[in-house]
Amino acid sequence: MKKYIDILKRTTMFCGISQNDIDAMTTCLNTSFKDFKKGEYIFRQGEYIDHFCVLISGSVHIQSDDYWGNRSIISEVRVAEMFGESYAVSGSSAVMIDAVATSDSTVAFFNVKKLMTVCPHACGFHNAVIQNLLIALTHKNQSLMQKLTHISKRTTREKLISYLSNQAKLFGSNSFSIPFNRQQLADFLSVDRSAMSNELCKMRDDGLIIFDRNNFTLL
Amino acid sequence: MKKYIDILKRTTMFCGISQNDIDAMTTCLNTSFKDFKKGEYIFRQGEYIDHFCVLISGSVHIQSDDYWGNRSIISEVRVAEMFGESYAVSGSSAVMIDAVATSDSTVAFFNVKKLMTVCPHACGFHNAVIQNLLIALTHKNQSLMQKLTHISKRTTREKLISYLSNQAKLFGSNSFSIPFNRQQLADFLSVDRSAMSNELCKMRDDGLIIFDRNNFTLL
DNA sequence: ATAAGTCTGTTGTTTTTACAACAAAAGGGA
DNA sequence: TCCCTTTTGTTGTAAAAACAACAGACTTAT
Repeated sequence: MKKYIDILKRTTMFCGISQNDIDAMTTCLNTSFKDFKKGEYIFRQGEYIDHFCVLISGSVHIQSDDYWGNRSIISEVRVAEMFGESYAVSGSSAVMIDAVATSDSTVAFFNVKKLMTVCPHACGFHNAVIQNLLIALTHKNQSLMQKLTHISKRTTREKLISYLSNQAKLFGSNSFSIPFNRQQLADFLSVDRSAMSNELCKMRDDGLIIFDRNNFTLL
Repeated sequence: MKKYIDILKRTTMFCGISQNDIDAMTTCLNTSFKDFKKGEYIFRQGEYIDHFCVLISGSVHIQSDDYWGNRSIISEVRVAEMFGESYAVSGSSAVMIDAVATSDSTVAFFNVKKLMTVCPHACGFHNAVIQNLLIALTHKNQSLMQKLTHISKRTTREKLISYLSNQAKLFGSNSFSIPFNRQQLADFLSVDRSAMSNELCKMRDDGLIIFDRNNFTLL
């Protein structure tokens, strides 16, 4: 538990909460920690969950495979970020996406009902955490909308420009690395990998970008 | 004010709040109401807002026009639904979408700072509303993800099937009407209108659906 | 070090979409 | 009612993407 505190302190949901209160919270919310090997699922489409998750280490993809096996990567979860909360809070609806570890990972699980109901120990920080959760959710909403603006673009080149320039902005530099390989980037932008690879090279030939593996520079 | 109470009672954010408390809330949160003509903007990309909005009557589209004038309709707001809250809560970031009235509408504005800070009158319902807001946001998140699954589909036909079958599910019947005309549906699904219109007719010829204007039936 | 597996780039073909232009149908005032 | 505007359907062409197949580079494990 102790070794996870440093990560939890960095999360939006525990922003402004003292280390002691975070400690109290983890017992109050029945917090558990679990390790996942690369490729293992944290939860799957169709399941019902009543805990929300925070990524302690590793990396996780939120994705969805359709009937024909086409994969769509909805978002990439980074360390200290939360996931699964939408389904945990409204616990009555089945999860419609998969959460899969893309590298060996550790995940913290928090009981959302215990958070939302009045604490018998009258923990004063419940409300603070709920407010933080609210803020975290608005950020999530914004990044979902951001993603929508990327894949709403009509051509692969426009999608790439939209995504890459957004990454540059987030990274604060025109040189940055992305958390996807080519197949994953294609699944994220909802395009064909080889066509996208082809388009990336054309953009390089046109003098728009340079890249090497996951490292990109916008020119 | 009185005439709006019936709508406010139906919103997720005031779910379980008594009418008297809603009354108190509207004064406590500096609530204002404003009318918009069809085509008028409630807010625009680039603005900063510190109030979140609830649609009292009419209809509103959340949309984004890019540099080249391509319109993307992100979502359709219905009466009693909330919008703009993501930007109001994290008030420091500029709005990156437009909210436009698609018919004559009335909108309620709530001051989000007053909601989030401790009320000098110690309104007991602040926390209840914040919890409701949390739930509303998770629903919103889910519908954004739902929309992502639609437009992640590769072909226009798949996008239409994904959207229409979801509408049928929401409506609880294989006959339903949609809140978009053809151009709006195309902007929502990020495809070309004429190509989509063409595909709809092919689907009808293939015996998948029948339709008349906005009324659809899945076969 | 080597072999097996993965990732990336490349090419040609087929399918699909975007675009443009127009006709028909529906709706809204004067 | 008639005219004007908006909406929807239709068609042909050009552009783009999906798909399939493969070669070379890079990783990883033994």
